[in-house]
Amino acid sequence: MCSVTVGVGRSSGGSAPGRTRGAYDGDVSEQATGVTAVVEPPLSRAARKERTRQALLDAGLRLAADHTLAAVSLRHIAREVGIVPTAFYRHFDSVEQLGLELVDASFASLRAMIREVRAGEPEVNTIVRNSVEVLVEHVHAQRAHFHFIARERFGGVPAVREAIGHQLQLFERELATDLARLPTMDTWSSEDLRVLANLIVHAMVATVEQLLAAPANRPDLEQEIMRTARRQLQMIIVGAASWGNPR
Amino acid sequence: MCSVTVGVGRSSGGSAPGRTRGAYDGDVSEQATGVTAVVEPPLSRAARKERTRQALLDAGLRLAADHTLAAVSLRHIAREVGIVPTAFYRHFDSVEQLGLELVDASFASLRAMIREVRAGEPEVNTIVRNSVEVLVEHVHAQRAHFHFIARERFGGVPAVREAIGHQLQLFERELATDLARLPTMDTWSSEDLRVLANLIVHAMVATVEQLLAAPANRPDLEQEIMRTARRQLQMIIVGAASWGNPR
DNA sequence: GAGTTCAGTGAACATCTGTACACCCCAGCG
DNA sequence: CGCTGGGGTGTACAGATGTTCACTGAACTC
Repeated sequence: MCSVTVGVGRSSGGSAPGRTRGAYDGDVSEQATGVTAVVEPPLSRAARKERTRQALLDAGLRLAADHTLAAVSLRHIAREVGIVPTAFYRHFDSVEQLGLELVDASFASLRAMIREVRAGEPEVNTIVRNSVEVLVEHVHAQRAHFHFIARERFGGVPAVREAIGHQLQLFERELATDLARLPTMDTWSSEDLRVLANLIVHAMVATVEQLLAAPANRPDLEQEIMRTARRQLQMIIVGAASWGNPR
Repeated sequence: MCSVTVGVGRSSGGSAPGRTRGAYDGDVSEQATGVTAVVEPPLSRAARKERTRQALLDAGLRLAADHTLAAVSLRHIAREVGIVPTAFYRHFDSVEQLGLELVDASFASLRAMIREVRAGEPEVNTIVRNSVEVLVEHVHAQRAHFHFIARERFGGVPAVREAIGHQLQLFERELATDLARLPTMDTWSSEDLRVLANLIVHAMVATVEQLLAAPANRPDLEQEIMRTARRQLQMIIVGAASWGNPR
């Protein structure tokens, strides 16, 4: 009987929590098969806990991509990470709570994105070009996060749904104040700014959803989606400008 | 032991399949409690089958509203309808197949809607006003269907997801040919028409989603959403027109 | 170096799931 | 009239699920 075995995460994160006894493979206990011991750097207890916690979040994100969070079981996540189901409770009260944390993480990467756009020069055509480019770039880099938000936005877990809705609303408001700073719109009513921001946000959401739906091995499709998104933004902005401010 | 008992659907549809023996209440068999026999009109076998089938579809739609279709079990649906789980297979191979049928049903009501809009006169302001009004009206009348589409559009059942995506694409194409018939757009390239139709469809989808998210007892919120939707449509159309046709 | 903390284990539970199987009984057919 | 097709029933099973409980042993604290 080996004394130290190391659970290995199924994929990407590769983060495996420290294991001390046997391997867990379902309720039926089995002897741990002989496992090549991997030497790990001695980590502090807190660090190891954080590592497992992250592994759980990663696993949740990965599994939610396949089945919807509502259909992902606590046991499934635990199995994926390589810990016993009951150990899950050391980190989260429920899958739902884990989901809420995923919402936060996902929107954090989104905020990073908007900051990047905001940093550019305030010329309309550049903004359009930049925005779409940055968006696509971030969808690539944070595909899982965007995917999670898109799916759970109307998914089966009410608390998660509401959290996402709230974040999107914040987003919309921020965009509205950004728009107010543009030269052509400084005289607009806040109402009109809100309406415009709402339209833009939803057009971008739709673009993200189309990007996510496009198979990864079709760069032509992606180019097409980008072109469409640019034109739509142009239509919206040009329209808003020439329509002026009728109230 | 009573000879004829009648299962009663839990809610709306009220459609109950004919029952001949005992009541089913889980795997543990129980004697059917004395039930007041409800006199039913003698239906043909085919009619009774259709009735049960409809009851299953209704139950599926209702349950999917609470939990996402992927999280709804065959047993749950059967229980809701008042039949034994195994009887489900007499009507559908799986919950997924039932879901695909729900997609068809939902889009049928959507098509009815678009037909109504198309019937109106082709004047821009009237179109905008009409479209939004008809949309809201139909969301009220077919709330469950719209809800189903919104949720399952990115839900956990791949086949259902794809079916919905396909239907939306058809929609977009139809809208594009409609737009081509408008006086201001008869010279547009089909590419631009497609882009514009895409934008409009997604704006409307977003509107529906906002309507569905709004609590039913807040008519003021609904009015606000309608106003926003109208303005957005105006912005889009005005923008498209004044932007002209740069390619 | 002794004592405490706590992330992880493993067994047990009640309950739920999809599906196979044999049966039953009535409408609808000849 | 009797036969039969098929919507319905019950039973059964193997597997999955959330949660409880008592436990262990290495990392921390003093």
